[in-house]
Amino acid sequence: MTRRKTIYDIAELANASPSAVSAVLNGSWEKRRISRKTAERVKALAEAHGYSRNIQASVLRSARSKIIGMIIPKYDNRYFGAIAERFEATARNHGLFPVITCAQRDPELEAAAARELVSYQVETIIATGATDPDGITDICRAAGVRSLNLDLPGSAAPSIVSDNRGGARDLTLKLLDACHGTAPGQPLLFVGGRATDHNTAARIAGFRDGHADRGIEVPESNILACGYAGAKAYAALDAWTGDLPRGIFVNSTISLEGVIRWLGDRGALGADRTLFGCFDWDPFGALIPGNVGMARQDVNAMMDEVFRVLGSDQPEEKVTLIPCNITDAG
Amino acid sequence: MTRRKTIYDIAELANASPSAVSAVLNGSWEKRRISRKTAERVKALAEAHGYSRNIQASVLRSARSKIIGMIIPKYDNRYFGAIAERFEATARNHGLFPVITCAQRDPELEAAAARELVSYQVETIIATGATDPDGITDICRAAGVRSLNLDLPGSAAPSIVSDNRGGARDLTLKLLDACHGTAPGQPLLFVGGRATDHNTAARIAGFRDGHADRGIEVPESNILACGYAGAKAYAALDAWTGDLPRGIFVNSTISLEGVIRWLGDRGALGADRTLFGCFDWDPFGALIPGNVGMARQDVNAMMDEVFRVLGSDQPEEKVTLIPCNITDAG
DNA sequence: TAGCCTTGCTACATCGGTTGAGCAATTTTG
DNA sequence: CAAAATTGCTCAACCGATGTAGCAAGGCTA
Repeated sequence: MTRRKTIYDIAELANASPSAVSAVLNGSWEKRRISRKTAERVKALAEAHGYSRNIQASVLRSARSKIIGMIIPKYDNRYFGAIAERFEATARNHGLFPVITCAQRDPELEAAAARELVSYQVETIIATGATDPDGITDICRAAGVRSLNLDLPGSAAPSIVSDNRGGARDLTLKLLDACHGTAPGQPLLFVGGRATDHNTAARIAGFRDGHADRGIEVPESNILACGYAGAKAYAALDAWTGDLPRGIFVNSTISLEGVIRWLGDRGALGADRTLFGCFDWDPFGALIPGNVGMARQDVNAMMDEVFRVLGSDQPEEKVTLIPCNITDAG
Repeated sequence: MTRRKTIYDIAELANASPSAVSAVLNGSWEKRRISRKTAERVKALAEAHGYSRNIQASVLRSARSKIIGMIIPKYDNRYFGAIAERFEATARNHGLFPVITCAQRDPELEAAAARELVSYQVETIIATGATDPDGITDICRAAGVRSLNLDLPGSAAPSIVSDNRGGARDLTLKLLDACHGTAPGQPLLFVGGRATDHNTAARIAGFRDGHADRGIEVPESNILACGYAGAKAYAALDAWTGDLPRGIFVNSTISLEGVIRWLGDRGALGADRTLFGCFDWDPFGALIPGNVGMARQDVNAMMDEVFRVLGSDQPEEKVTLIPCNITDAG
């Protein structure tokens, strides 16, 4: 294996100086008054010899890395998958190099990931669904790195978050209306999440809003904020002492797995049995009988907003809400 | 914003030389005979002043980047999500810095991604599900970067691939046995994928193997390799002129979406109607009525094998098959 | 024909760590 | 007690690209 070609190698081949080669290959040659003839010669040689710029060296010198990092909890659902994919594409469109790292919802891993990204000279970190967004912001601030929260808000950096409350209200209304024929005036069951989580709290508020809109009282016991895991949702439903409700509002796709399993085990799965809606979208979740609709977060709009805020000169540390789309069943 | 702290700053604070600081902070201080006392003093100061190593500088000098890149097609299903997540975790366990980039199944983007990773001085590239694995290998080879194919084999680098044929055979047998009661001796329908794709071809072979095991003839017309998209599967089933089969072997979760939709539209969804199995696992796909099982690719085993091959001295350019797990319904 | 401008380059310091060579002070050995 | 070995550091070159300062050659002006 021969050594990698550098600008010095190309300079020698082209009978030019390394500075000239550098200027040609980074596009600043016209500004630096290198003749078109020389530029063409250098480019051709670089191409022919498979030259590839050493970005580490370039970044070291120029102090502009153009690397943008994202910390994400998991890749195990469509929402985060879509965020990762859209983030990459949008970052590239902005001439940046995206690096995504997965922190498993663990605040220690989040901090470690942030520090690691800082070491790699990222210019910006997007903390997505972070357990401790302000901790990440602190690390960034100490290193002079911009930061921004996505999906879950923090208090120390601009935050871009779905309108969980509004989306939950819309989904609640849709579900209440679907249940109206068979169970008029009956409140829905809310399943999944932790009531102390920002997003769950907002969705519970929206859930209540929707019921209020229809003049339906929601007993506290109808809110089963039992955690996210499918097994926890299953257990919470098992422990539920009331009648099997006609409609269930599920707080996340991960909880939905447990809900479906539970309904299936009781033979209650089907459009004529228990209806459900779910916050977050999944293509198969949408196809399960009894599904009335899903609150699909608008990832494209969120990401556009992220880059709009990054482009603005002095972003405020405020929370921007992005409306959700309510999908139809099937 | 103050400038970032460097080893020179810490050296001044600690009354030591930059070399000593460097040695302390990169762990080579014992080898370089720096006293424990000095080491401790330097570490404390670095910690106190929020020092963070500039990896670009470090890599530039030492020529070992410890960066490992992965090119992946999409993040839109559980399989690739699991691969991304497991890859990150395993790479970190090996002391490497993982960078994943998504190439949208586009050979041009794949090549661009490979070149970009090379510029970032990656030491290795894992080409996952690549449209043109050998193209990526060529780019890597020219730059002295190791490469390895995952999920789809190439001819120029070691490849680690699921045992698609064996998994398809096992799933076929499971599905045939489940259908045996109501439709004995009847062949299944195969839906989705492109017959020219390596993995689809292997799965069709396994599909035929399973039928042969049970002594069932498979007419060519039962193989609907119509493309992956849900809509294509839907259209292919619409164009199917035979009787509605009792069992369908679906080639991927993306095709499954169309199959479920089609069955639903015909009221054929349910354990007493058309049964199906699917290559690739999805938690909701598994919960859809009529699901008999899924061929779940063993991502952990694949990733272990990837790093085992990377650890071995001279990996051969051969294909390693990793068995799949057949999951139960629900 | 001297003085100035423009063109088209090159020289060199620099970014922040890393590392081989080397040196002074102390300790051990013969 | 001198020579050798060990300890605990420092010096300086280097990795590859960048960009400021500057220089030689030629053209243009006064």
